[in-house]
Amino acid sequence: MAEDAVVPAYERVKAFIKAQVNQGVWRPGAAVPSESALQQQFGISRMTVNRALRELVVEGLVTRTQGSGTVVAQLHRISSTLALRDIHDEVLARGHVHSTRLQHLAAVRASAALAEVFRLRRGARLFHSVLVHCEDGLPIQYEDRHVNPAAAPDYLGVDFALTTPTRYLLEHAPLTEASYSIEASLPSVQEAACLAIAPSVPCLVMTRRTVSGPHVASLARLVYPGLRYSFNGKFQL
Amino acid sequence: MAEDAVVPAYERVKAFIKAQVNQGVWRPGAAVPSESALQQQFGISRMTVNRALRELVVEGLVTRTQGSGTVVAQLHRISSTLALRDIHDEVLARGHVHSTRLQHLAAVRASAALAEVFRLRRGARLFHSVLVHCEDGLPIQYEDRHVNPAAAPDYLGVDFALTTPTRYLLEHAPLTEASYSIEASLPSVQEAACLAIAPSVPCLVMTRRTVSGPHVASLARLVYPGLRYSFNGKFQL
DNA sequence: CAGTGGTCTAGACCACCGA
DNA sequence: CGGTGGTCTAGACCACTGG
Repeated sequence: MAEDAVVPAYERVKAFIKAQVNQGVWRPGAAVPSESALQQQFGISRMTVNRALRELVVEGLVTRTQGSGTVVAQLHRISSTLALRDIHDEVLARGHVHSTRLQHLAAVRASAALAEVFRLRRGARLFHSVLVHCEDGLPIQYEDRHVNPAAAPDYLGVDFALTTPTRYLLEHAPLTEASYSIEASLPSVQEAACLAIAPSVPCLVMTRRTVSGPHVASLARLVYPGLRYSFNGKFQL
Repeated sequence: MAEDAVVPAYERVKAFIKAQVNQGVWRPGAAVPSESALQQQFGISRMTVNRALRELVVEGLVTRTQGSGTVVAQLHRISSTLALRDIHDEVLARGHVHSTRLQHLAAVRASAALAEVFRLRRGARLFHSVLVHCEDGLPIQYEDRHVNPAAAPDYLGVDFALTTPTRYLLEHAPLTEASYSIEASLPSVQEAACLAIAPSVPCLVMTRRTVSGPHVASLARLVYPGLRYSFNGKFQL
């Protein structure tokens, strides 16, 4: 099982520590040997040990305190990353074909609610797009999006047969912050029609707000038919 | 040559690169200066530059290819962590009162489907619990859970007025891996009744499988009324 | 081939912690 | 005080990429 020859030294140190923790030899709160101890044990330099331990901190396996030492972390903090991903890439990654139907694309005036989200005045100019994304021809996402012209002035001229709003915005309005909310709800009549589902079919609705530099760049309402789509993730040590 | 120790050199390099990206000077796909270039620019050693760039890879801001170079990452830059969190803590964190109703707690025999999930034989002994979690008296989660006796042999004796299954398992079966799936669907008749909602109300359903060491520890089906609960998150650089 | 990142060393000085 | 981690250096050899 050991191809040690090609495994970097810092990986060997990490593997050793992970094994002790996973096998319960070192329990949460237990002290991990000091850098100098590991340095001697493995016969490598301290910098290499240091790198291994720093990476384990990032992975959440240990915590370190200057002057005190390294201890095994309380393992209650398993988490997974939910990436902001372009649905085009997502569908391709599953080996399927992605296609888009553009339903609507125009400039609009901001309602009071939209103005507040975008931190603009009521009646300010916004772009509005509505698309339906299909995977192998089957609708999987209804995308209703408002865009701040200050972040993407040429949005109305984009050919959404060639790119997606998500991709275009990622490329033209460098993302600095985003927040989302995922709920379950019933689709509107129009959403149901576009997704080719009955209005009684529950849907996942993600509302996502993105910020680019000084501007609130975009507010999107993404509706997924509950039976055709799910968010999946994995946590791992 | 010791620097002004206030800000470590590698942090200065990271801040510089982040600034270029955030201000749009370097667009996604653009090349980042090589390690030796940055080494000269900052007057520091290559190892220090290397550390800065490696940390930026972990943060998802850049990607590196040996022999080719470092480029600003395309899309995956922003991601958020979806933590595996105890609902008791979650409700308390919102400043509300958490309470639990135990509906069912017993040993059962594994069906074929359950046996496969737990990597056990059909008919193997499992524990089964059903609880309803309330926030300020209002049901917000229906928790239907199967537990592997090998991971938590005393599960049937736990007083779920004092702790939650999630917390008990985190404390007694150190987590090594977990995977989840979030879908939208309608509740079963029993779930709707326990949650005090109509069977036509869409719900978020999270299915979560946890692994502890050699055992699949638990499989949980968590049903949230769509109108009373949402998953929220934030991405930030 | 020249340039890039991937890894590693054997030192060093410092700030911090606990006894 | 001695031991710990936090940081940094000035080299080094290697594997890989691209032209």
